[in-house]
Amino acid sequence: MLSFVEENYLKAIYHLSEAGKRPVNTNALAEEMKTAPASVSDMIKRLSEKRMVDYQKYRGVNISEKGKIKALHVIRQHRIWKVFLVEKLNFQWDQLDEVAEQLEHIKSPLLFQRLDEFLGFPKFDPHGDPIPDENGQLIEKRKDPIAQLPVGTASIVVGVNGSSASFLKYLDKVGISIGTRLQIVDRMEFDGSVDITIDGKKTITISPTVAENILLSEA
Amino acid sequence: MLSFVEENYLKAIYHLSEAGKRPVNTNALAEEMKTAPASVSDMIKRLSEKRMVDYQKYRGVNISEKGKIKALHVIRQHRIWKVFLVEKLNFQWDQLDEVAEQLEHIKSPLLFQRLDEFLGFPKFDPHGDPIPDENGQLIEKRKDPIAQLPVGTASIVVGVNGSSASFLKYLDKVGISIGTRLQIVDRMEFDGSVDITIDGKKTITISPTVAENILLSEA
DNA sequence: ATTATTATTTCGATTAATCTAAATATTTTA
DNA sequence: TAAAATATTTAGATTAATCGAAATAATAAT
Repeated sequence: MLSFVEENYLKAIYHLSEAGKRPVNTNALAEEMKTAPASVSDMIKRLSEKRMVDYQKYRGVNISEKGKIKALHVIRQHRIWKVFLVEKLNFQWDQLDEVAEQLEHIKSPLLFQRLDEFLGFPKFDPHGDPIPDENGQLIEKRKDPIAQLPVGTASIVVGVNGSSASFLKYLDKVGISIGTRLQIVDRMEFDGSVDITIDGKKTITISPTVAENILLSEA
Repeated sequence: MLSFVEENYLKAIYHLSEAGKRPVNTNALAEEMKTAPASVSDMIKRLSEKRMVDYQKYRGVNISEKGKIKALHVIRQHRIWKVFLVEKLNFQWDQLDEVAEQLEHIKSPLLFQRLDEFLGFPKFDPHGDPIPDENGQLIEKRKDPIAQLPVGTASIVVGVNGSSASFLKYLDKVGISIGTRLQIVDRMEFDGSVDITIDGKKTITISPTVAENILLSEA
């Protein structure tokens, strides 16, 4: 059984290694964990003894298969709680992580099974990130431009194509950013302009070009 | 800020002292906490330095006002979670405590505010125990016999009058125990017999005597 | 290819929580 | 009330997690 702290290290290693693609170095991990490099060395040694990571002195650390499964477990629980906090308790985006980081470490398979069911087996969290299944399988987040989604779709902005300053400025002006919840309410046949409702509040019309460049997750 | 362990000690001291009425001795606390008496001595010293308890060597420990408020806070959170687990996630009675004992230590006033609201500001937990308010005020649980409650009442069994073996055997047979949820569906005028539904499943008729001796909480 | 810089690890200490065994205090009992 | 029994505390160790400072390895620069 891993401690809270060990679980947090694994999560950080998983993220910093981009799901295990590259080794993680001590200083980066120390910064992520807001701790001293000396502490990281100690902890890595411990995680290595538990076969959660592969480690060679001075060579950085790689997450093991076992460690990856554990990390994805914690990530699953983190994201399920986020769905709960937003959908049931009306939390704002910026209040989420502090609480979810505590809740993610609760040990009870039954709780997560039931919570998952209560929430209708969500596949994505409120930020559009995919929720790994019980076996640690991660469905890659599909990103679809608004232009290709049907009227009625309600989803989360997970990215944009391109990054011209003027486009980002426009998005900022109308109040769209990563994580914003949009609903597609209408599409004009003659030119492909789209009416969207932003965060359930105001409705605006966007041009076909804009609709091509805002990506929603299939939530 | 208190640690999980300190919070658990305070809760145990609160309970064993019957809400602060009598001092708690080291061995009792050690048994409750499933730990060695020596560990209890150490911890009490620490809690005493933090002014959470009043302590004189060999004289047992008394919870302080400050400690009582903290303990009631944890108890509040424990009971709110229990309501959630039963009402929203359909937990059974025996699965409750293990999970609630983890959840009760989450630090987030906002979470509990919202959760309380989400659950409709419950005043009692699924066992019929009262939920202290944010200030640690505890409404004493009122125990009313079925015979004195109106038809339509749905509540929790919190106790019984007397304890004759045959009565308890009868209760066991029909499936009633502390914590059972009952609904009063009808009352015969001519003799005061009562029809009750047990745990929302089966409906039985009980005699006026039985109705006089099963106590429900006013939930 | 040395030297300088940066990254990492080791060493020795600290704090919280725990334990066993030994010492000490309190209570009970004869 | 003195001895026996019980309860409690102290002393000394242990484990997890942490740190600063010193030592060592790896990398970059001249």
